[in-house]
Amino acid sequence: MPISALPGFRDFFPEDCARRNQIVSTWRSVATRYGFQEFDGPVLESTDLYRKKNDAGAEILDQLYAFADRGGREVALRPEMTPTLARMVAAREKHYRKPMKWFCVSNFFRHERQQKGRLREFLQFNADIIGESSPAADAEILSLAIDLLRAFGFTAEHFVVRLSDRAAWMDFLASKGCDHAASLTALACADKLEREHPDKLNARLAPTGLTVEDLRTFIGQGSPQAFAPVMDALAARGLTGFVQPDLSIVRGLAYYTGVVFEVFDRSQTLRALAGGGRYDGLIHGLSDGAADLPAIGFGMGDVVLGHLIDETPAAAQRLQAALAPSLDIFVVIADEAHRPEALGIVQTCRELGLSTDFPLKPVKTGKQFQEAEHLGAQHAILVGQEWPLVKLKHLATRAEEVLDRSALVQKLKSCKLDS
RNA sequence: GUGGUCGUAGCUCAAUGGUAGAGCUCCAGGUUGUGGUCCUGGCUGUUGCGGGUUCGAGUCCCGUCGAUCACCCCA
Repeated sequence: MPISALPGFRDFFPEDCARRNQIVSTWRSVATRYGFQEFDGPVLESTDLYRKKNDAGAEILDQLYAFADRGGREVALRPEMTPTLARMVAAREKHYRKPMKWFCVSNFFRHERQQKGRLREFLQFNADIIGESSPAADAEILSLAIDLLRAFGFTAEHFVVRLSDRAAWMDFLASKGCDHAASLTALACADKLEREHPDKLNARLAPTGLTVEDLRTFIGQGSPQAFAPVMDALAARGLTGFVQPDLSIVRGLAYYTGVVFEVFDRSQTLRALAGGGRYDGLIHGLSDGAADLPAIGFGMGDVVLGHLIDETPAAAQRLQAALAPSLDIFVVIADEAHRPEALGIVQTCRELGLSTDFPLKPVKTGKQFQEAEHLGAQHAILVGQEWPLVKLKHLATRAEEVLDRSALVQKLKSCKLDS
């Protein structure tokens, strides 16, 4: 039996790699446009880094690729970026002016049963603003998430940001007399309102003194006062149409302290495209108090995004256009006697920064032109018996001109061949 | 971890329990130094793997591995 890739892990053949690179470069260019700086950390971390964060909920540890290395050290493949980010920030935050706007594009690993939109190894874009607690930072993060998706060709018809606020929830729950533990239980139930039977949820809610009806009433009030500053900032950017206040979003994690949000496709057929929120106490907790900075961030994975691109013609076409094969020059060797000179031309083209290809073995001229077409070449340079003259042909118009070597080089240099 | 569905050529898929096929891709040709189309020819299968029923299994049964969808969960 031949060995194939492990379940949930992917091979990236050239066409897959091109697609992935295009997604990554779109992420990078938008984040850079927003003034974010890229960082990265190690793929392998001490297992303790994840234990520390999750003393409350231990399921995460079950999904860790964790093992002992050769020295007996407990290590794990990173399942997310936030602990690494917190570690790095705590180690050197005094070096950086605030707010720190950092992003990364990294691969992550989770040992889960794979299904649509969820693999065991995936790529995720993460962006965080550290050291700024104002709603302006919340709006900046939300805008980035929106513009990231717009850069792929999506519009308000295709996706929506559902915006909620943990602080509003905690205030509400406190007003109902819930202590911290009861609040977490209530939030967990709120997260499942759409999926589980009310009876079952009411049973879970019993210790909190609340009912499903109480939660629904709170959610039903719509947009609380707390959203106003963020919504105003989004309105000033013209992005209101992408955001919908929705208190039913609570997110599973315990550490969120303020704004939380998830991005969904409008047709609601996929799982969340992106999600995140404010976590003002996490860096303090993870660093044992070495640093204490407010932060807000989110992640966007490549898997669900890829599904939505495939299902959205406008985005699929845009991606496809970016992936069309392209080559500046194909050097046609019409006379094998001049192969050495042709190689010289190839080298010159490449040194000028032009993507250039040529046949590695003798091939009939017709086949060479066919090959040039398949490779998406813009121009062909034909080297043959008339050497030292060569022909430069623009393949789209079939226009040819005869040039000597210096005229050719001049032409390649000056106009970059944009005929 | 639980349940449903599905595994046939590199890819997409056919084949009533009775001799395993097509399209695409790929490769080679279509006489002189010029094109995506077109024409001709060619390669590829222990039908995921292992058992069983049967005169005979791609087809039916069991197991196993994998894929997929849902549940669980989603940092």
